[in-house]
Amino acid sequence: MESSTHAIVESLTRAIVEHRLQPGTKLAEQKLADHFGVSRTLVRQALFQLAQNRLVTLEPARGAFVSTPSAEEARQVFAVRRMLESEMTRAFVQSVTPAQLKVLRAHVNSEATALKAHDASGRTELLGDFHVRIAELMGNAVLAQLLRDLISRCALITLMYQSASEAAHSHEEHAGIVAALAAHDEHKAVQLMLTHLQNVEASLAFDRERPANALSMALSPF
Amino acid sequence: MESSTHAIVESLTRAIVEHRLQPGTKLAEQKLADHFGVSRTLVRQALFQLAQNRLVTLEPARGAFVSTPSAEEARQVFAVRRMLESEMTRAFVQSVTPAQLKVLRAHVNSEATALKAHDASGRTELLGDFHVRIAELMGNAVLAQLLRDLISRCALITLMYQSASEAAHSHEEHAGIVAALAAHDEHKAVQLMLTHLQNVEASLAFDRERPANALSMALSPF
DNA sequence: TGGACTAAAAGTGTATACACTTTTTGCCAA
DNA sequence: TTGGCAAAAAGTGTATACACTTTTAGTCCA
Repeated sequence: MESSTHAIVESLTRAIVEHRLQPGTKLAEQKLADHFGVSRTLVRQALFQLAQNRLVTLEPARGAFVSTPSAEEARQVFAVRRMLESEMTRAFVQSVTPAQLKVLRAHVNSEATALKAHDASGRTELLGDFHVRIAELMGNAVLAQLLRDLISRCALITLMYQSASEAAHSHEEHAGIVAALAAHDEHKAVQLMLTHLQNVEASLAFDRERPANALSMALSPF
Repeated sequence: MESSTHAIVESLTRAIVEHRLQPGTKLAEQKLADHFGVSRTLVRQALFQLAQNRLVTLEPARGAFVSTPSAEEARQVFAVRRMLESEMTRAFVQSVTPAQLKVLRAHVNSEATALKAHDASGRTELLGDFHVRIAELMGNAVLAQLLRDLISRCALITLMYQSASEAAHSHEEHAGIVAALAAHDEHKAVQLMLTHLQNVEASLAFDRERPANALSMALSPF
């Protein structure tokens, strides 16, 4: 499509995933239009697209709100990820090349850097990208896009409630998965991926409180 | 969202999946707007949504066209389906109840009816729905929606090139899967699901020619 | 005939207008 | 003070207007 809408989608996606916009926040069309310097038309397109990614929920005649996914939905998303990613790992370990391992090791290193820098939003994104990276390395764009959607979808849950120590834990598990892949140990790689996803899901705490945040404040750095 | 847009999406989806609108067909906004008796605004929303389902492709400043997915994309979609559905079957066989088996048997029966009636579009839809039905019975709405998208996405390929005899074959394989589920035979159920998906993929022929079709003709029964 | 240039037609992309719905505000009465 | 009603304000949903791009049609010239 045209780039204006896409830029708005990107900006809002980042703001939502990085929790500058809290779940439940009203996204008024005119305010967003003023902020981005465009008409409501483009904002509506962007909100419509975000609604299909489940990052935003549209309520008829009431407007758009940052989604507040339920614990049940999170459970379902993780169930799907376990199905998909265990088999993805199984297929990948059969065909993995040294060059691909190099890419993954580099990624895990950049995770470490973000962790050391206490860069919450960066680490959040990188930890999710690890899984997408594998799909990309398999040359399956459909799979990669699917994982991207699933991960950004549970980012509203996962990353909101994931502490720094839990993030470090995830990072170590990623390293372990890469090691098992390098050893071509199918069983171990699949098992580590499964327990990793279970750990991430188990570490979620759905009952925390979060302060509200003004719309212009949340978007202002962009 | 509001129902007008949804109705347009539904109508176009059916027309595309049932091949009343051939891949590559231009979907001019004003013509669609006239046909549905609405403004271009709603048509654009619908096309935008269809583009995210990959049923329609948007080319900047040139308009919307019915997608013509590549053989490579089909291969990737089927790879994802095999990953997802083998594990779905594995999980389902553990917990399947007599009531759920009854639902699946009823579904397989309705497939038989559609096959006997030589109802191409009906059988097409039912054969895809079998897989969605399992996801729904598992109580995982996320999984069900994902499968729905994947299946409607390869409908452009699968169903376009699937003959009546191949459809009958699929139907028999569905019956076999249900039997293995009823026997709680995990290995067999998973294996049958995998070979079923491989058979469907293998039966595709990507090199046939199709006649063009007028827009108003394709949509007129709606 | 055929190729290229040009003008008209058609079509898309974005902004704006307006009807209708929801939310807020203010006021009055209990 | 509080509850509720009414008017005003704000906001969404759809249609329309207009600028700009692509496509088409036509014309001229080789």
